[in-house]
Amino acid sequence: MQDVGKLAQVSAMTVSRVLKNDPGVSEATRERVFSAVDRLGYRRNETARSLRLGGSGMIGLVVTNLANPFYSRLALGVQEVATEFGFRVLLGNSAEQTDREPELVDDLVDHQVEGLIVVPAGSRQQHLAGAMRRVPVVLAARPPAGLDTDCVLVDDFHGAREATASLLADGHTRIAFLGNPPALYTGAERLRGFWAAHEEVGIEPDSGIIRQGLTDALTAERATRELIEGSDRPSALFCTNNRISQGAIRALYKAGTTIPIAGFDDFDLSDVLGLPLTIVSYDADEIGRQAARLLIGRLGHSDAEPPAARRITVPTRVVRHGAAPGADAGPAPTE
Amino acid sequence: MQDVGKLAQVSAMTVSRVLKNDPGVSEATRERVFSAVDRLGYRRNETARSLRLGGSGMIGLVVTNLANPFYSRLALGVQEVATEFGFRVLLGNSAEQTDREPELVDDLVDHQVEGLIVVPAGSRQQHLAGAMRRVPVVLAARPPAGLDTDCVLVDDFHGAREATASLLADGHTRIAFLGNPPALYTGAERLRGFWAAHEEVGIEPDSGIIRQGLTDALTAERATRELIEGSDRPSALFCTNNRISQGAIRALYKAGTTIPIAGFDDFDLSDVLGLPLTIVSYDADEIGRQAARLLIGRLGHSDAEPPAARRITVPTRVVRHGAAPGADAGPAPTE
DNA sequence: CTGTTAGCGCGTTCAA
DNA sequence: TTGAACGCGCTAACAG
Repeated sequence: MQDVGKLAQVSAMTVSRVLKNDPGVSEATRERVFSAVDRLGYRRNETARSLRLGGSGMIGLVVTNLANPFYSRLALGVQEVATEFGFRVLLGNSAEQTDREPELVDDLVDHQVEGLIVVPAGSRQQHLAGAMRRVPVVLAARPPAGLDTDCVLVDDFHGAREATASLLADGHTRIAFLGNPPALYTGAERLRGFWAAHEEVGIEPDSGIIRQGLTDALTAERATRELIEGSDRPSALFCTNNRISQGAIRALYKAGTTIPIAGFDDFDLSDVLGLPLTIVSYDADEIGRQAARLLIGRLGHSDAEPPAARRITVPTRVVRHGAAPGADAGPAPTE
Repeated sequence: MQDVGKLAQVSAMTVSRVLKNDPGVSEATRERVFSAVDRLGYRRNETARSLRLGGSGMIGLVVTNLANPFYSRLALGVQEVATEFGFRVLLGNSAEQTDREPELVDDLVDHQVEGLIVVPAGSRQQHLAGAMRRVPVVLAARPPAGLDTDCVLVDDFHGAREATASLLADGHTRIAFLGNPPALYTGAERLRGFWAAHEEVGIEPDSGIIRQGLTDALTAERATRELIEGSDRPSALFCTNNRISQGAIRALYKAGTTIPIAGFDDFDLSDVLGLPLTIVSYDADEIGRQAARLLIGRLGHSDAEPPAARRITVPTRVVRHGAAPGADAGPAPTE
């Protein structure tokens, strides 16, 4: 700024004013400054600026695995709203290592993000308490546990219940459950929905065909194979997330067999697999967008009356795909 | 830091030293400082720190669409290496709006990222020249056009050639080409590979079944439908990216027909579609990792001898999936 | 071993 | 309408 000022024959202060569109500058000097600015290719240092002004203009986003479409869509939604409000997104990926999340969070806060959106990896959230004393924190896809903060959730319970009910309505009475670890909120909620749907029709789920603790497509594939090779084979499957659905589909494919599947999370080409597939779909972008809005909404009222913790639930939608390719226009009957 | 110092009965300077692990501090004061630090919950301001030290510890990543797995895996790879070297990633998503890319780039640089990894959206790259005068820039998946800078490319040509050759070897002589706009590097290269494979077997591709300018799954689906409904229907398809492949697959599915497809980019469940599918696969994470390594490699030698622009090519691998489900254990032969 | 001075790049405040 | 002094939070360089 000194240099620009020298070239424009003014002080650095005046340069600052011009760049800030401060009204109190004569048109003449204003133009001299601008021409000096682009002759020198000068650009203001936003970091130094935010040191002075307070407010880095950045929000932090912490996810476990950007390779999972759920998280990348979430990131997209966050990014979208952040941009709209003039914020930038500093990205943290814990790469599935739960123990790295705390340092990631601290690191982002140390870099002066003004707020944080986190999808907590494990069930413990105590590491977020420290961050919350410094900046607002919004949880995505998991509710706060012992924390007083905003969150955006998927309607896990109802989605699972509706999809399960749909299988039950088709006459299935032996539906296997393939789920992620019950310590995770989504795992527990989706099992609860699965169970509730059964109760509503007066059926007790057979706990012998409930598998929890599946972590990826591979473990899901193995579990599925065991189930369908077993003596009392289930007549349908319920999967709690996209990776598990995919593992199950792969197992069935390799076994050269087909049974109806209901599963959480939509994925590409789910409609053209030619399988009897019931998908619990929801808008992952929207979770990110809502989380970003909640967060940015908190950034204004820093020390004023902090509104009570809010909770937004994003709805789910159940989509059924048939077993057979249709004719040229519209779905066709199966042979 | 003043406050911590006061509580520990030392100057701010000494606090700074302790936190930096400066050896010249007595054990006694060191402990006093530490205990003051955590009584106050003090955390160093990394932004102010980098203002003083130079080097923000951030690198910028600019992509067009985080919803595309290609970009999110790329981001994952960048993130991985960045973390390894102690950098954070500031994310820019241009949301398909080519004209927003320049401001995005400038904005990241203004926020003092130390370097930039960009997947240029359009064919013009002039907006990167300004950024390059301030920080190193590495291009991903597109070569520099009129710029002297590092890049990491996919082996588009050979991948396309090999996949096409594979179809030709199966006896196909009328292979349709479904491609993105030829102004994009990948589009042009992949067409070139497609063409080269034909020349090698002495066949001239029929330009009547070459469609370029497809931008998403929907346009690809339409183009495919026209082709298969036409009088001289192709006997196989070559698709230049995942969205186009998916559009083509959907068109075939809806038409209740099947012809072999070869396509760039792998996608989930490509192996269990039960279609004759030839996939040109490559490691998108690796592109991100290599780009990050190139970039970080440049960050040291700021004003020293800038090494000549490097170009890394990530190999492709052609995988064929059969048309039929296998038997229980292991893959089964296709008919 | 510890404290003081100065300044990273900018903007607020006050004076001219 | 413009400039000088001061400070945001931190640390290198130099005292002591």
